[in-house]
Amino acid sequence: MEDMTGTGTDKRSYSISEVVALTGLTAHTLRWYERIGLMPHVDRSHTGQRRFHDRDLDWLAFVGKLRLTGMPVADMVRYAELLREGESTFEERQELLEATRRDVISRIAELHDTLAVLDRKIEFYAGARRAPERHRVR
Amino acid sequence: MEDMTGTGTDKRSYSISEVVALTGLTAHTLRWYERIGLMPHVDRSHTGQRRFHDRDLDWLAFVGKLRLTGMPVADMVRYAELLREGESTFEERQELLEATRRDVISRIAELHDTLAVLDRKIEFYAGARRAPERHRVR
DNA sequence: CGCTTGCTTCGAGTGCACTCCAAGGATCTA
DNA sequence: TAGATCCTTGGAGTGCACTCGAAGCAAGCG
Repeated sequence: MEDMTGTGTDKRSYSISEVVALTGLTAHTLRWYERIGLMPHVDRSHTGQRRFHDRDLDWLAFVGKLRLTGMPVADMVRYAELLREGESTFEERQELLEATRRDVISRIAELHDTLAVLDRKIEFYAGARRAPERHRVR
Repeated sequence: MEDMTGTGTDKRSYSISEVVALTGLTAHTLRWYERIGLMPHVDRSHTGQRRFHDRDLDWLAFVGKLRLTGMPVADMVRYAELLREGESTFEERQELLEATRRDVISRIAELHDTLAVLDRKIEFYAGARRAPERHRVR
């Protein structure tokens, strides 16, 4: 079932600059993510250089999604910690994801609301320009 | 010549503390909004105290919506400026709102995407806990 | 009358998420 | 082998949007 290892493109490893190219993040940000514990674990070469793998790219993609929801980095770090702690944290992880899910749903609702407001105003301007007489709006 | 596109509740004016209570913003923030030009105009009493009206509350509610979309304050200030400049800016205002509308729509799409990812992971955890055998995920 | 609220200026502090720098070391390329 | 390029670290700096504080005075209310 759900596994998300190897979706076709797998490569032994990626240097930090390759990951920069692939994700759009900066090398600084990638190192910072690791420093604050936002990366579950990053391999190193025998000379100490970071060797990212596909699972790291998957994780980074997931983090990118979470970032879009406005989730604070600290919460993502918490999730990464749970991951490092192993299977005993399945329940807590699931709860965290479900709470996030609820947040996302309410953000979507807020945005739909905003969209309605925007549409009303846009319609006002469109109308005012079709018939430039009296109008008042803010 | 009553202006106030009255939607029922109109009151002559509101003190800053009343607006604090009504909007949830702080007095500091309200004064700061005015200072940076984010309020189209705020009346003053003969003694110089701020007198907010319903149109100000409407504006503040609109700003609140825009804030939810992640629009930078500078852009909202721009819109407020256009408002102060009068009818000649109708076209530009409409464009600005339409650009914002497009942003909101793409943010909604991103969030739907994120929701799908979240749902897949939540389903994984639910499944893993129903049948606690092999599993692997990030 | 005295307390609360409000006004001003304006500068400093906060929290977040990066973003960049300096110093020095390793690796790749012609 | 030289030089360019990329890597490491810790720490400092940036930008945004507030958020607060202080000083000192005016106004409102009960």
